[in-house]
Amino acid sequence: MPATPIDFERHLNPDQLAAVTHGDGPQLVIAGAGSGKTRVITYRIAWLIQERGVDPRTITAVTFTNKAAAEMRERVEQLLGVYPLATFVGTFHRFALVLLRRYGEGVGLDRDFVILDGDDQKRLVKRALEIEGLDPASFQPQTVLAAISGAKNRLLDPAAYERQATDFFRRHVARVYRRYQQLAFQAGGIDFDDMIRLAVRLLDRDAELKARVGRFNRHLLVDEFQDTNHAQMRLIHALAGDGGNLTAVGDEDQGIYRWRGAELDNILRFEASFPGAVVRKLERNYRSTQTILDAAGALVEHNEGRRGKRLWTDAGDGEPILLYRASDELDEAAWVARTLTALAPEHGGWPGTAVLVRTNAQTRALEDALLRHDVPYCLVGGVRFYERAEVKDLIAYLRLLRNPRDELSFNRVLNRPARGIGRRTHEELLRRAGELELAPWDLLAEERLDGLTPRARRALLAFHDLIAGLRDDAETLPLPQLLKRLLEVTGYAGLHDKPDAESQARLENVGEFLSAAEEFLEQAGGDQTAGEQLTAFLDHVSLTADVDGLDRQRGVSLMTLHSAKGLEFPLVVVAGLEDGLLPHWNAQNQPEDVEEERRLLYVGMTRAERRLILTCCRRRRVAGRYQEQRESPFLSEIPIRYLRVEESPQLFAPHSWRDGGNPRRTAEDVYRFFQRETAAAGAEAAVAAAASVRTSAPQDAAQETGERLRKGSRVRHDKLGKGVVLSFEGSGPDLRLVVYFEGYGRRKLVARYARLDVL
DNA sequence: TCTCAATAACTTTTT
DNA sequence: GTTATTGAGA
Repeated sequence: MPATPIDFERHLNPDQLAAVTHGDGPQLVIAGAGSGKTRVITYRIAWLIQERGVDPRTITAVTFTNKAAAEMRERVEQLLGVYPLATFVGTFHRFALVLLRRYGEGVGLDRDFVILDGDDQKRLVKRALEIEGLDPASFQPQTVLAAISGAKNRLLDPAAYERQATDFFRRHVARVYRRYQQLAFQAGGIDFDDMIRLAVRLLDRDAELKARVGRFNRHLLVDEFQDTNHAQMRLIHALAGDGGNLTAVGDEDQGIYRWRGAELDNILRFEASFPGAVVRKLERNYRSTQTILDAAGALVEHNEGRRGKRLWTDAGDGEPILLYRASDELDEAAWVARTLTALAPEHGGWPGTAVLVRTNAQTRALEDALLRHDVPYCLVGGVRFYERAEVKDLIAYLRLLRNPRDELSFNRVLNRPARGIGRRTHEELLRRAGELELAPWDLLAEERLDGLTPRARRALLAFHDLIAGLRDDAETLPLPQLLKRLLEVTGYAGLHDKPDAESQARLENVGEFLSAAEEFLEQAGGDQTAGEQLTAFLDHVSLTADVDGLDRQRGVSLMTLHSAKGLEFPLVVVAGLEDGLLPHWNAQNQPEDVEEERRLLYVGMTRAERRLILTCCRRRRVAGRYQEQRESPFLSEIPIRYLRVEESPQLFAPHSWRDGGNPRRTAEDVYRFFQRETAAAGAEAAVAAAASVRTSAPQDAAQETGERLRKGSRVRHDKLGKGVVLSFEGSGPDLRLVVYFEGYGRRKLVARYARLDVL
C-alpha cells in the first residue's frame, strides 16, 4: 500500500512546487494556458496525502466536467498507487447532489426528487408561460429560461428577483419564474441550477450540518475557477470558510462562460473574498511556441478585466502564424483542407490537427471541403446518447417508477407505446390535474376520472396499474432485470420488434442503455437497496452527458471554440476571423461581451502546440445571402511581426462563386471517403447506425426490405438520383439521413419517408 | 390522429 | 440555406 515516494522537486517547476506544497490557508493559482494546472491539482492532492498525512477522505476536489474529474482522479490514483482513491473528485453538481440526496429534506426536498434536464426545463417554462397567459412569441422560452437561470445563479428566489425586477420584461419573467418553480416542485424535480442553490441554502440554514460537512472538507481544491458563478462561489465559501484550505486554480484569460453566469470577479477579486490569500502565477508554458504565446498574449492584453501575465516557453519561436485571407467561405474551406493535407504529416497526422470555429453554422462549408479533399474529420459535440428518443423514453419510465408524480416523465410515456390515450384525453387529464393542483398520477390513483369516456377511463386505469405493478417490481428487482421487465410489460420492446433496420437501430440503443445500467451496477457495488440503486442510476444518467463519448477521435477535429477549451493539438486552424463572427454580432453590446469574445480567440490560439493558422473571408454567406465581411478587429491587435499573410488569388476576383473555383464534388468522392473511413474504423463504426430502406407508404409497410444502411452506402432516390449516405441524425421514427446526391448536393431526408434503394 | 406545408429565426452550451 | 415549430388539412 505505501507507494514509492514521489519526487516532487523533480516533477515540478519551482512555481508549480510552491503551489503544490502551499501550507494552510487559501491560495489562488493563476494557471496560464498549458502551464500544467491539472498537474498542480493532482500533485497537491498527492502531496497532502503522502507528505502531510492528510486523510484522503477530508480532501475534496471539484471540477466542471466529468471528463476533467475522471482524468484527475486517475492521475492521482496513479501517482499514489491507490485504487480507488477515497477523495471526492467530481463536478460541482455531483458534489451538491450528494449533499441534497442525503440532507435534502432540510430544504424541503422530496426523497426521490428527479433532476430536470434542459428539455424538461423548456417544457416547464412553456407551461408556465401558458398558465401566466404570456405569449411565447414575445417571451421566448429560451430567453426566459436564461433569465431564470441567471437569477438562480445569483441566488435570487422568485420573490427576490421580483423585488429587483424593474423593467417590463423582468417583471413578467418574475411571474414565470415563480410558476416554473411551482411546477418543478409539483413534479418533484430540481434543475441543475437548483442543485447548487439548494446546497448553499442547506449549509446556510443548518450550522451543525455545515460543521459536519466541513470536517470532511479540510482541503478544498477547485478547478477552472474562472468559470464559477456566484452560487458556486458561495458554496465554496461555505465549505472552505474565509481562511480555509482552499486551492483555487484558474485563468481569467480563459473565462468564456460569462453568458452562463460565470463571474470573472471571483478570480479577479479573490483576495477580497479570502483575506490573506496567496496568489501564485504559473507562467511557464509547456505547450506552444513562443510566437504563439506572444501573439495570443498581445491579443488578450487588450482586455481590461485581467490581472496580467506573460507566458514563456523554452520551446523556441517556431513558425510564424499564418493568416489566410480568403475570398469567401468556400475558398476558405478549400484552402484549409489543402493546407491540412500538406501540413498534417509533420504535425502528428490528422488527429494532430483541429479546425476551430465560432459558430456551428461555419462547420458546413468546412465539412464539405474536407470531404471533397479526402480529409478524414470528426465533428466534436454531436448527438448525445442519453438524449436519443428511445433512451429518454426509458429514462422517463424509470423516473416515473421512482416518483410517479413526475409529471414530465408521466406526459412523455403516457401513450408511448400507443395505448389508446389520445391527445384529447391527455389534455383533459392535465387540465383537471391543474385545476385540482394535483399531479396527474394522483387523479389516476384516486380514480377521479368521472366525466371521461369509459374507454379513456379504462385506458388510463390500465396505465396506472401498469406503473403501479412496475413500482412494486422496482422495490425488489435489480436494475437490469427491472429494465427488462419494464420493456416487456410496457410493450416497449414490441414497439421495435420489427425486422426492419430502423427498429434495429432503436433496439441497439435500448440494448446499449441496458448495458449502461449493468455497467453502472458493477461499479456501484451491491450494498444498496433496489430503490436506492434506481435513484443512483438516474442521478448518474442526469449528470453524465455522454455515455462514453470520450474522444476516440479520428481525423481532423472540427469544433467550436467553446468545446476546444482544455484540448491541445500540434496544428490548429481558427477559421472565420471576421467582424460579426468573432466578435459575434450578438456579443458586441457591452465591453465585457467583447472581452469575452477576445478570450475566446485567445483560448483558440493557445490550443496550438507548434503551428497556428488563422483565416478570414472577404465575403461570407450568412443566412443564405452573401455579405461583405470585415476582418475581425482582433486581428489588428496581433502584432504583424508574428504573422505571415497569405492572400487568396481570388480575393479580388469578381463574383465567380458559382463554383468558387472548386471542382464539383461527385458522389464518387464522398463514397471513396467513407469507404476508406469505414475500412479503417472496422466493424465498430459499421454498426453505428442503420436505417429503414425503402420504407414504403404506411399501408404497405410490409414491403420493407430491412436492408442496412451505413455511412458511405450508395443509394438511389426516385427524384434525387444517386447519392451517398453521409451521416445519421436522431433515431427512431425521427431518424434522418444526410445524403449527398450527385445532382442535388447534400440533402437531409427523414428515413421513414425517404424511399431509397441501396445500390 | 396523423401528415405535410408554410413560417419564422438563426451564438456559444461544462452539468 | 437550414432547422424547428406551428397550423391547417386529410
